[in-house]
Amino acid sequence: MIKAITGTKDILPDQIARWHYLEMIVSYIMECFNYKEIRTPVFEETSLFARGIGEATDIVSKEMYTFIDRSETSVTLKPEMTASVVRALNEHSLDKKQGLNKLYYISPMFRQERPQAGRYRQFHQFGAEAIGSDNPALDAEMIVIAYDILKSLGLNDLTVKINSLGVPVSRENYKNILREYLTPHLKNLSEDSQKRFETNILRIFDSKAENDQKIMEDAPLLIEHLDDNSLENFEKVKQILLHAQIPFEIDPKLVRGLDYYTHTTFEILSGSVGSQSALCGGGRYDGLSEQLGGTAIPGVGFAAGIERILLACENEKSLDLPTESIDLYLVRLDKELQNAAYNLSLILRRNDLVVELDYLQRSVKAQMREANKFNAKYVLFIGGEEYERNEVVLKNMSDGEQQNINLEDLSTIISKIIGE
RNA sequence: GUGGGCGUAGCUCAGUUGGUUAGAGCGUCUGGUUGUGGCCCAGAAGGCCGUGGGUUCAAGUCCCAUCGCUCACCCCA
Repeated sequence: MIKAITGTKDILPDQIARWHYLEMIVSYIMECFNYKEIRTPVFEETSLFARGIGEATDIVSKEMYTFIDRSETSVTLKPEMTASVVRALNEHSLDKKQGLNKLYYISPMFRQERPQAGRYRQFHQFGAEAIGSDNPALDAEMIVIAYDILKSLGLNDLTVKINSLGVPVSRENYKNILREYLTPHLKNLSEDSQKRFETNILRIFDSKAENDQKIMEDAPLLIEHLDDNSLENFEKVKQILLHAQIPFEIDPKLVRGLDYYTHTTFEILSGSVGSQSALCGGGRYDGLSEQLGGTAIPGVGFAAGIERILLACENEKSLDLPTESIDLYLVRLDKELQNAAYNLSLILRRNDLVVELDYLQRSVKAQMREANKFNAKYVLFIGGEEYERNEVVLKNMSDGEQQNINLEDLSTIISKIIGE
């Protein structure tokens, strides 16, 4: 038997209500902030991600789903959304049509990593991008939106961490300072961090090795080497968050992995999902559009992992979804009435009732058991002497009361049930 | 790419120091008088014990390999 590819998951019917609910909350809150949905293809030319995310990052070097198609073009299943959105914006000159584009998305993403709790090869993210302004109010808005969505899903064990990466020049200067500090400690660092010293020195702050952490305690911090403008922006972001009553921590060691981030970066962590605790992350990416060969447009955005969020909801038992039910189950008393029963169900269904009936020619008892299993509000019996009199029997399943109804009056039961 | 844990019914799991026809709960199906659910009761179906090899008189149980799942590392949402 063929099974789903490693790291992919079927979302079965008993889970789908949770997904619908989350998607509903996301669109609702996004649209309150006047973000418009954008959908982009699941795959793009490989170079889009290679240039956008950064050639040296692990995502590009070993974690992308990349294929050569029949026209010898290298294509890649999108590992994240920002590069695609910026591409679409430039391609359709959305920035010429209005100064600021506020966009959101809910979409599958793909990364060829080893799966673990809250990490899959096909996973789903929602997120937002505000492109066309360097106003720090938008940096803060990203955090507000993300936080409000998570709160609306009933999550409580949340930590918001923010930091500023400043502008590329000051970051490069700072990297040199950090390099100077670390050089004498180099041989005491873990093997992984020695590699990071070459590839992505900032990430040594994230090292889980105890000794590395000790060394990094006294390391100079990026936030101490920001230019005045960056500090001022960061200050504004903090003020808005305070005003929005969003609890946050400044984490000078928070360094996002992707190359394109500038100024504000943030993460929202959950204490209830295991090792992969970041539910969402984002930040400002003022240089990205230009880096992709488009016009220079500042932007800010975030992305949130849906599987992780639903895992957190499950562990915190925070989603209180109503139990599902159907309006009416149509019970056939006589086997000969299959067609009549089906025709009747059709009328009811076309009048917006959620109706089920037996397709397996089962006994009345079995049909009733099924009606109960589906949580039917009403059962409609068709057959017997009532049917000969052109009547059907309607039973209220909560109090057991029954009444005969003439088929001519079917519209009254319909309105009665819908009217509840 | 690296390391740990685990693979027995649809699901969650028992299965003694290797020893007859592999079990339970839940779920499914059927019935418990003519045409009525939940609760209860009775019965039934459903297992190459992940796969392949080995040790043994004898393997679900021990050994090896392999595949899969899972958690963690790297990296990252």
